[in-house]
Amino acid sequence: MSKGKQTRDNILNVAFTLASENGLESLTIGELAKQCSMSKSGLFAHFNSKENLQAAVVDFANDIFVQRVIVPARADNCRNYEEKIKALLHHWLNWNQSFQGSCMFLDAWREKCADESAAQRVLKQGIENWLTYLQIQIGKGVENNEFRAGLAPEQATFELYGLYLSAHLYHSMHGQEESTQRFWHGVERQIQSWK
Amino acid sequence: MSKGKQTRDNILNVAFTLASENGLESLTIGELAKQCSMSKSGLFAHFNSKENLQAAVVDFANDIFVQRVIVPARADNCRNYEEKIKALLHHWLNWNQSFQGSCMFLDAWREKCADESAAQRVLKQGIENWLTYLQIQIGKGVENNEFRAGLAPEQATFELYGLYLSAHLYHSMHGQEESTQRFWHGVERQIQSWK
DNA sequence: ATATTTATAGCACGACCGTTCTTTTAATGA
DNA sequence: TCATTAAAAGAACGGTCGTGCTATAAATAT
Repeated sequence: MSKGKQTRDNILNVAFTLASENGLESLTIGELAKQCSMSKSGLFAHFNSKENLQAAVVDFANDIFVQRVIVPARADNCRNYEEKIKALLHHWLNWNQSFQGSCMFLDAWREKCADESAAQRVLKQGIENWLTYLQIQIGKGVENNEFRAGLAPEQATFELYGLYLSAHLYHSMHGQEESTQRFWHGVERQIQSWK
Repeated sequence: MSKGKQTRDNILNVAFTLASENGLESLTIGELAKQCSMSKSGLFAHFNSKENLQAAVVDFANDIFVQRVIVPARADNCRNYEEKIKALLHHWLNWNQSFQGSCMFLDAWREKCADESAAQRVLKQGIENWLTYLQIQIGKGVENNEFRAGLAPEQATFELYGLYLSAHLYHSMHGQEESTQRFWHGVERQIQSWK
C-alpha cells in the first residue's frame, strides 16, 4: 500500500471515531488534522473538499458495519433463521456501542436528512442495504416455515427498526441497562408473534 | 403585552419554524435576524446568548406540542382509552408534519445528546413528560379493563415510541405514504396484543 | 543516484459565527 | 408633555471554518 493510501486510511479511522463520538456534522478538518498530527492542508489534499471527506467517512463506516455485523453473524453458525436474526440484531445493537450507544448512521441521517450531498446519498444507500438484508433474512425464515406464511417481512423489518431506534433514545435518556432490556423484551414479543 | 415580549414571541415563532426545517443546531442568529427583519444585535439583546435562545426555542416548542397534541386529543371526546391513545398518536404523528415529517424534538435530541447545555435539559424534560403522559394513559386503559391486567405500560410505551421513530426514518427514506401506513399497521397490531 | 511524481506543510484569504460596546430610536409612565 | 426607561441598530472584535496557492520534503521509478 502506497504512503498516500496508508495515510488516507488512518485519517478515515480517526475520522470515524470522531464522527461516532460527536456526529458527522461536527467533524472539522482542523480538529481532524490535529488528531492525525497533520497540517490542515496536508489532510485536505486527500479529499479536496469537506463533502468528499464526509462521504468517504460514511463509506468507510459502511465497510466497518458489514465487518462488525454481517460477518460475525455468519460466523455464529446459526441453525435457523430465528437464531440468525437474533444474532444480527445483537451485532447491530453493539456494532457502534463502544461510542456510548450512538449509531453514527442514525446521527448522520438525522443531521443531513434535508440536503442532497454526496455523503447523504452514500448514507441512504447504506441504510437501504441493511434494511433489505434484514428483510430478506426474515423472508427466508418464512420460506423455512419457522414463521407463519402470512407474515410480511417489510412490516416486520419496520417494527424491528422501531425497537432499535427506541433503544437508542432510551439509552440516552435512561441508560444502557433499561434500554437493552426493553429492546430484547420487544424483540422476543415480536418474534413470537411471527409464528 | 409590551413591545418587548411581542417581538420576542415573534422571534420564537420564526425560530421554531426554522429549527423544524433545518434542525436546532443549524439555527443561526444572523439568519434568524434576517428572517425577522431585525439586526443581529437587536435580536441578540432578547436572549443574551445563543444557548439561551436555543433553550427558549425548545421551551416554546414544548408549549406548541401540548397545544397541538394534548389539547386536541382532549377535544376529541374519546369514549375509551383505546380511542384516546389512538387520538394522541394521531396528533403526535402530525404535530410537526407541516415541516416535512421531521420532529424537532428528535432532531434536537440527536444533535445535542452529548452536551449538557440548558437547551438540552429543557429538551430532555419535555420528552420525559411526554413519555410519562403516554404511559399513564395506557395505565388508565388497564385500570379500565380495556387492556389485560398484566400489561406493562412502560414497555408498551417503549414499543410505541419505536413505531414512531421508525416512521420518521421511513418517511425520509420511502416517503410519507408508506411510512404512515406502516406506522398505523404496527400500532393496530400492538394494541390488539394488549387485550 | 538522480529525476520525477507524490505527499505534506505553511500561510493567507474571505466568509460567517457569537458576542460586546456605543449610539440612536421608540415606547412608557409621571 | 416631558423625563425615563426599554428596544433596536450599527459597527467592530476575535475566533473558526473551508479552501486555494506556493514551497518544501519525501517517496517512487528509472
